[in-house]
Amino acid sequence: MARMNSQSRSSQTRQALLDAARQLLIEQGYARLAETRVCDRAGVSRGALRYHFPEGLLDLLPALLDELIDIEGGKIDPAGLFNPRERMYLALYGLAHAQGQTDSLAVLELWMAARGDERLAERLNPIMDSADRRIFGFAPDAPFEPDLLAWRLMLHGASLHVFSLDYDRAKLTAALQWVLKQWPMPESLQQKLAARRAEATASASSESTPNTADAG
Amino acid sequence: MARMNSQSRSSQTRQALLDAARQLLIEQGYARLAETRVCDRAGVSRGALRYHFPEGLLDLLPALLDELIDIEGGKIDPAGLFNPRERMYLALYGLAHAQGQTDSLAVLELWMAARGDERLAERLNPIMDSADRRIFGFAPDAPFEPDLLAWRLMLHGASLHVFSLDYDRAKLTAALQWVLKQWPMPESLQQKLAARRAEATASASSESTPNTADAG
DNA sequence: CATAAAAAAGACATACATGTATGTTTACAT
DNA sequence: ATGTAAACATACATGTATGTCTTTTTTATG
Repeated sequence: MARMNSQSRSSQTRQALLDAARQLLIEQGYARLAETRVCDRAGVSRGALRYHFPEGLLDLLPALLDELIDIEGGKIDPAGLFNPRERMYLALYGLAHAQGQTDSLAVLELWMAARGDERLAERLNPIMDSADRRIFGFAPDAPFEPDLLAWRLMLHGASLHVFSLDYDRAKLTAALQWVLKQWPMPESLQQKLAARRAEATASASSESTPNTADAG
Repeated sequence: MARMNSQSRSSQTRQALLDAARQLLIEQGYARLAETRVCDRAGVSRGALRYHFPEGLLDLLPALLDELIDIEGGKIDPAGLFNPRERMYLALYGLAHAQGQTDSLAVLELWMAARGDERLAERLNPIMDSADRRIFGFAPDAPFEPDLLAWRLMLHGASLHVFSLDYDRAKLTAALQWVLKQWPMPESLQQKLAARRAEATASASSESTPNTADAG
């Protein structure tokens, strides 16, 4: 391995461990997740894992969940421009058209793992609780709105379906487009996107546009 | 334990093992499912488990999945009166109003378990493949219909949500009612239910009506 | 009642994951 | 260059789950 200073090398192995855990969680599920396997995949020893995460998976998995939530939030609305209802629509639209939303399965695995392990639940649940706020921008005290929950259910069902035996990308897209047709885009989102489009055509060389800006 | 003939006693322990596995699967997840735990819960020895299921969980879990699918199908349409689209509606309606659809989580656990264990997958996947036909009456060669997949996604999402940290029965019902309002009941189902209601009032003491007959 | 088969229980070895301690290398300051 | 601490590797003991075999109990049959 190339020479490098201690800090970047350290954070690199830490990240390799997190990546390995994420991959294994998606490929094989929590039941087969073990420190030894994570280390093998990451190409480091258990000593390294225990150095970065003293209590093993009990320390690693919360860190992973935290990272996954950040990633999910960043995919939907990296610039933080949209409100929860708009983000819901964008997420479902993204699922219909973008490739591989595999990370959501890792989150599901962690959620199910927590049900069987109290100590793990103590550490994961607080992070889980923050997910809705961090991914969709829900305020903690926001009033309940049935349609938002319905969207969330559809989103979860669709995320799950990606891993089903009879998964067919085209069919999922068709089903989600049917849904999107039934449940029209929030008006506020139409306006925001129209404004962005106008802005984009005005200055044709805009630097950064959200990856979902072409929705609709 | 009371004296009884060999057959019923045997099938009783077998069933006790299946029940224990199902409970543990729902309560703690596949990761913590072990022969010893199943035996403890069932109140029998590992010898008994291995007598009924020679290869342990590898034999037990397919039998359990088979049972779960039968149960799910029986809940939705015990008499086999409805077509797939109608059953979808009834299932979602049932989820909105009935209590505890916990078995679907057990199926999910098995599905995720199969991803990490090839030998288990070999045995579970063929049964999984039969689920849509046995639960919803889908013909194997039925043409793809986007709205049916959409319903299925919603159903899965809602089933999953029952176990989320912030689960609130009233809120789920409200969300599903919003959905049902957006996606109206199939006409054929309206007619069938109207017919059954007329029949029921004609002979007030009808013996057996499907538990979903009051939908709508 | 005797006997055989079925049903259930128990015992032991093996494999694997984790907890934990200790050894080794690398980077950095002096 | 040399000591020091961070970063990483290795080794061993323990707990737990499984595979497999043997023994005991229960049930059925003559």
